[in-house]
Amino acid sequence: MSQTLYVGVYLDQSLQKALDYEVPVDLISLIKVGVRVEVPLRNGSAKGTVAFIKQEASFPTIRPILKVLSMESEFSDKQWKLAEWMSQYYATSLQKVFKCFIPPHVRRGVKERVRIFVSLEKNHEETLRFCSELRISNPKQADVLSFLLEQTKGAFLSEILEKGCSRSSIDSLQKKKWIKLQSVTSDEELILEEEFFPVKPKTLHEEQRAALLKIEEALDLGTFSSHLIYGVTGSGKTEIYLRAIEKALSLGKGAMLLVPEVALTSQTIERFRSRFSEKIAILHHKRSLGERSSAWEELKSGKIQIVIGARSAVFAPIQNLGLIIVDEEHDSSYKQTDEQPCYHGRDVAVMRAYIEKSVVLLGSATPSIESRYNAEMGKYSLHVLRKRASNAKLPKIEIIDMKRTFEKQGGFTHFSPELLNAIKERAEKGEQTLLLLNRRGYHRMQICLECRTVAKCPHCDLSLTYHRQENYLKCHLCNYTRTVLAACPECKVPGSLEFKGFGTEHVERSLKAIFPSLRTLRMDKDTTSKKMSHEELFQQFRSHKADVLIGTQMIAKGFHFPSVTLVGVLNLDASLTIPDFRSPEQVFQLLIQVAGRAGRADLPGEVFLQTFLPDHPVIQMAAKQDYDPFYESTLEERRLFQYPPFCHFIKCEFSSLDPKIAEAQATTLFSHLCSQLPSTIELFPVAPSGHPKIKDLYRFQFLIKTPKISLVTPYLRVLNIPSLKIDVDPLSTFF
DNA sequence: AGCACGCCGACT
DNA sequence: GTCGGCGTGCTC
Repeated sequence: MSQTLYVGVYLDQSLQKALDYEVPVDLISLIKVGVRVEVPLRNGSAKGTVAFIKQEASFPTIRPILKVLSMESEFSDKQWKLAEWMSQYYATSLQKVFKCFIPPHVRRGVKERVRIFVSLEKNHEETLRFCSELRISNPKQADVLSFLLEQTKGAFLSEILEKGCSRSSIDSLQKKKWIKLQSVTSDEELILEEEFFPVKPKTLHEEQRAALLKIEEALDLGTFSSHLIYGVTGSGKTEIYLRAIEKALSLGKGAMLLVPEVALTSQTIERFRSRFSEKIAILHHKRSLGERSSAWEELKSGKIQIVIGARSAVFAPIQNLGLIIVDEEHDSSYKQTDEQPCYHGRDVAVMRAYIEKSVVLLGSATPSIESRYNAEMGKYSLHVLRKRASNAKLPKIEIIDMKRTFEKQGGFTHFSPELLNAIKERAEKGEQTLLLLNRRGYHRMQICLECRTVAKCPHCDLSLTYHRQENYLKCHLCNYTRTVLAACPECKVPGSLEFKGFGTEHVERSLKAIFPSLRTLRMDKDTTSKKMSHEELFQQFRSHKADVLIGTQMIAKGFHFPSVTLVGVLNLDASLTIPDFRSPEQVFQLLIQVAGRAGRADLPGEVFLQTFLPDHPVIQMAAKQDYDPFYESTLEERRLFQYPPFCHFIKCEFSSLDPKIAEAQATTLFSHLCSQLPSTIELFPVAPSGHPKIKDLYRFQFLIKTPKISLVTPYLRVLNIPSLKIDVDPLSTFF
């Protein structure tokens, strides 16, 4: 006697609740938790994932499942446990958490590895004409067209995306019928597309050997253990990762390497690929759905045992997972901030390792305060690498007091005489320089000197940045652009307008004015999304096509430049004044990271740290490049104020087109929680977010401070408010 | 998320 | 009297 079975299904569309369906008798054998199904919904159908199997339905009118779409479950029991943990911890419905585990190619049912071929729809001449029209109105689409015009037949989608073009501009060109996309199935091996030269393991120094030994022992045990490797730049953390992966593979286990988004370059990938004869799955958003699908399938079947990817790769269906490595564990790109679940890839990695009984390895030259504290509390084993592998010395960091430079020069200048001399010297010697400035564009704002009116974005609460090359004002939050103001719109006094504040574009121009023969490259969001990709820019600089690379913080991550011997930090003072308990930590990490780019093996490096706050403790400690005192003092401060890691923050952010609604909604939840939550939990009052308005949405937020996340999340998880974003352990309590 | 339903203003 | 705007609420 078989009883009727029912299933709870999470639909792909944004429906927070699971809907119940009946399982027809002939489909019973196919039904498992995690299986993909097609179900009736109103007068149509929808796709979803089975989350529960039950004997009874909790709804009066039940309809049957239409189809079972996958033979196998999309996730293991262990992944299901991880999903449940995420749902609890990040106060997010399981439906939204499922989105992480069921990636787009699975939801859309992309099976084969198809490459998409893009070609022009209309003739060359006509397209060329249209392209020059587009150049002004839609420069990104024009980029796509000019790239295609250079090709004889067309190009693969992945090639165009690698040129730094976005998928959306390609989509709109297709809609306007200027280009066509065709799916091409190919048997070409994509995962191992290039020849590789196996590289022999390097010999380990004492500290590396000690750390590796402990990690290998842990892998042998086959139980959960967590390790933090604190190793100064160039101390050979990567070699330990490689050895640990080798060890995991030799035990027949899979290994996962997570890296920050910007570090996912061919240089990183090659380094790993060249060491292993095994196939490696590489997961990131620039690969096509088909490419990701085949990597995903091969991981599921156990054919591929190694995966490298950014944040979302932590959900990869790797079999018999033995090792998870989180490189640069302090990196902010591990935190999802734009949509719920606002998870931290590193924390999910640790929880996944715990559930899967595997070893997790966190590595950093500047561990996050949380991780370092966890090590101190014995939660993670700590391995310290203080020596640089090749015996290279750490670069010398010199603080330059810009107040004095200001007095001497009788005004503002980007470059202190010391830095200018050093740049010139390096260029003459054929060595290279990095210049860091955390602001892109030419001028930060256009302001009226009469009435102090600032040119602002009509959609965001932010001043518009002047970009000289394009000669327009641009909003750095929503990319709105407009022409430069001719007269003040308020007081209309003629000639009252002036530009203030400087960005990377201005620095590049000034430097060229001083040294006309100096070759410069600029790297920021503007240059990487337009002319070249990250990688191309990096490669150009590496192959010595320029003497100086000027950029925002993205120049500090991901790449090694053998002939960089000088780093100039132009001005990071503004970052220190952000009213957030984490800003000293972030500035310290960035300074150490960028300093680490200077000098390798045989060439000693030098860093000039220009600042108007030469006595600021963060600047002082960064200059000494000593992590331990920084950690000790920061931890003390956090203890004093009872900030993380001594508590957890949860940020509740409301957004609405109407500021009154956003504020009212925030206040309503705030007072509701005030009356409900136990008194050990502190609530910070409702206030506008650090960016009070973005893309016409007004944002209000409040913070919850709690000793334990689980004390609060039960109250938050039951809420279903579309305008509310809950960010557990937010990286910024201000923005 | 979609999609239907419904309530209100503009126009044939 | 009808068309269409989008605010609200439901989908097993």
